[in-house]
Amino acid sequence: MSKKEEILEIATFLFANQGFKETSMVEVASRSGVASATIFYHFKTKEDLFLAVLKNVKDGILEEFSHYFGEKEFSDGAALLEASVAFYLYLAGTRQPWFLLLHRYYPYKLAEENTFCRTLMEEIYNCFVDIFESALVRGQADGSVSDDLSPRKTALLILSTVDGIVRFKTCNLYDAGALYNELIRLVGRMVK
Amino acid sequence: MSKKEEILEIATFLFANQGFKETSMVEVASRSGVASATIFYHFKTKEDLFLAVLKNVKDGILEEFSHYFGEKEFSDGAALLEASVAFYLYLAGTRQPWFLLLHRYYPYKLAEENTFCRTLMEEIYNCFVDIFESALVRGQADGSVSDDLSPRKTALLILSTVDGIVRFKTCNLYDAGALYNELIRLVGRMVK
DNA sequence: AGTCAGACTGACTGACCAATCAGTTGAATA
DNA sequence: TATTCAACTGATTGGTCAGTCAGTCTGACT
Repeated sequence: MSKKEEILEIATFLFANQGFKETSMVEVASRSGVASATIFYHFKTKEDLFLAVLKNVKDGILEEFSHYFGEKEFSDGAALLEASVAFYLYLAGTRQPWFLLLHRYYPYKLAEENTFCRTLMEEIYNCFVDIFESALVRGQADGSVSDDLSPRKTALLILSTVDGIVRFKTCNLYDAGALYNELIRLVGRMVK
Repeated sequence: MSKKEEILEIATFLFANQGFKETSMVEVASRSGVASATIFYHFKTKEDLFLAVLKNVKDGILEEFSHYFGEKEFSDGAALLEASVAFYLYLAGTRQPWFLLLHRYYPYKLAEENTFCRTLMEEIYNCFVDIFESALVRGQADGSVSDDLSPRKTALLILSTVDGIVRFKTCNLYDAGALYNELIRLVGRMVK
C-alpha cells in the first residue's frame, strides 16, 4: 500500500472515531508512519484530506451495493426490500467507520458551503433511497407492496428508520442490535 | 437574566450549532458580554459548562412533555401514540438547539466516561421511549394497537424513525419536513 | 556520470485556546 | 464607617495545531 493510501485509511478511521476537529494532522501522520509535512504534500489542506476520505467512502458504498445487487435475484419487491434493509444493516456492521463518519455533523456542515462535499453526500444518500424506492416500485407492480404509498416518501422514511437504528447502535443507546429482526418485521408491516 | 443564565443560553446555542471543540470559551464570553474568566468562575471547566447545558436541555424536555401530556386527554392508545409522535416533531421544530445538540456525537462520547452525562442522556431518551411505550400498551389494552408487538421494542423503533427524520431535517438532507404527515400515517400502519 | 522530478522530511511559525491568578468592584452586614 | 464576600475582570501562560519552507533522498532516463 502506498503512503498516500495508508494516510487515507488512517484518516478515515480517525475522522470517524474522533471527529474532524479532534483529529490532528500530527496524529494522522504518526499513525501512518510519515512526517506531517508528507500529508500536506499529498493533500493541500486538512479539509482536502477529509474530502478525499469522504470520496473513498462514497466509492466504497456504491461499489458494495452494486456488487451485492448485481449478482442476486429476488422473488418479489417485498423480498428485495427486506434484503435491502438487511444488507444496509450488514454493511453498517462490517464498515463501521463509514457509517460513523456519516453520523457526524461535520460532513453535512461542510456540504452547505462546499459543492463537492454536497455532491458526495447526495450520491451516498441517493444510493440508499433509490434502492429502497425501486424495491417498493417493483413490489407495487407485483402486488407484494401496498398501492396507496408514495414510493419515494416511503423509501425516505424507511431509510430514516434504518439509519436511526444504526445511529442508536453507534451511540450505544440501548441494545439497538437486538432490534434488527424486529425492524425488518415492522418495515414489512409498514408496506403491506 | 443573570450573567450565569446568559452564558448558559449562549453556550447552548453555540455548542448545538458549532459543536463542543469548535466553540471557544472566548466566543461564549464575548457573545454573553462577559470576560472569559467569568465563565470559569461559574463553571469549573469547559466540560462542566457543557454538562450544565445538557442538564438544562434535559430539564426542558422533561418539562415540555409532562406539561403537554398533563393537560390533554386522548380517545385511545393509537390516538395517544399519534399525538406523541406529532408533539416530538413539534418540539424538534420549536427547540431546535436542543435536538441539534442531541444529534451531535460529543454527548454520547462523553457519556461513555462520565456517569453524570450518561444519566442525563438516559433520562432524555427514556422519556421519549416511555411515552411511546405507554401509548402502545394502552393501545393494546383498548384494541387500537395490534397485540403481536413488543411495546418496548416497537417504541424504540418508532423513536429511531422519528429521530431519524428530525436528524435528516437538521442535516438538510432532502425536504424531510414534507414527510411529517407521511411519517405519522406510516407509524399508524406499523402498529395496526 | 550527470540531470531531473516526484516523494518525502525536520524544523519552524503564527494563531488560537483552555485555564489561572492576582487583583477590582459593589452591595450587604456588623 | 469598616468588614466581608460573591461576582467579575485583564493580563498572562503553557500548550496545541494547521500549514510552510528549504531542503534531502531515490530511482529513472540520457
